[in-house]
Amino acid sequence: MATPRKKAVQPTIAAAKVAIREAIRGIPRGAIATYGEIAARVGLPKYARLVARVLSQSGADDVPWHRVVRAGDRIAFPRNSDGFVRQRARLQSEGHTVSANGQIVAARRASDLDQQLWGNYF
DNA sequence: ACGATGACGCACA
DNA sequence: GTGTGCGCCATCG
Repeated sequence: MATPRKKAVQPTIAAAKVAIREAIRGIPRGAIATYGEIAARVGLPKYARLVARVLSQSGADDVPWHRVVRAGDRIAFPRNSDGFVRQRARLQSEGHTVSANGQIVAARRASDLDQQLWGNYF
């Protein structure tokens, strides 16, 4: 064969990053998703940290980063950080109720919305 | 190669 | 509810 030497499984992680970005981009306005949910969504349940890394690497307007929160529907940033304030403001502008500590009240999660759409819910 | 780090998650005290 | 420990994975010094 022309290429007896195979390349390593490098595309795996690269493809995962793309899939993660697409998943985040798929979060509708007014809804949120956790890091773990996004990871599970792309078939990598244990890659929550990779989701965080992708976000930090992606451009600000590349993906709706503010719709990605930590497990328990709370903002991942420290309270006094600039990111915290900005994310809280954006979430509130999208109709969410965010406590001062970053806890999102009665969050409309993308996963729930998805389940609600696909499941017969009349 | 190795230890430290990070926009994480979960169990437990 | 808070603090600590461990697992998990890619990246960095």
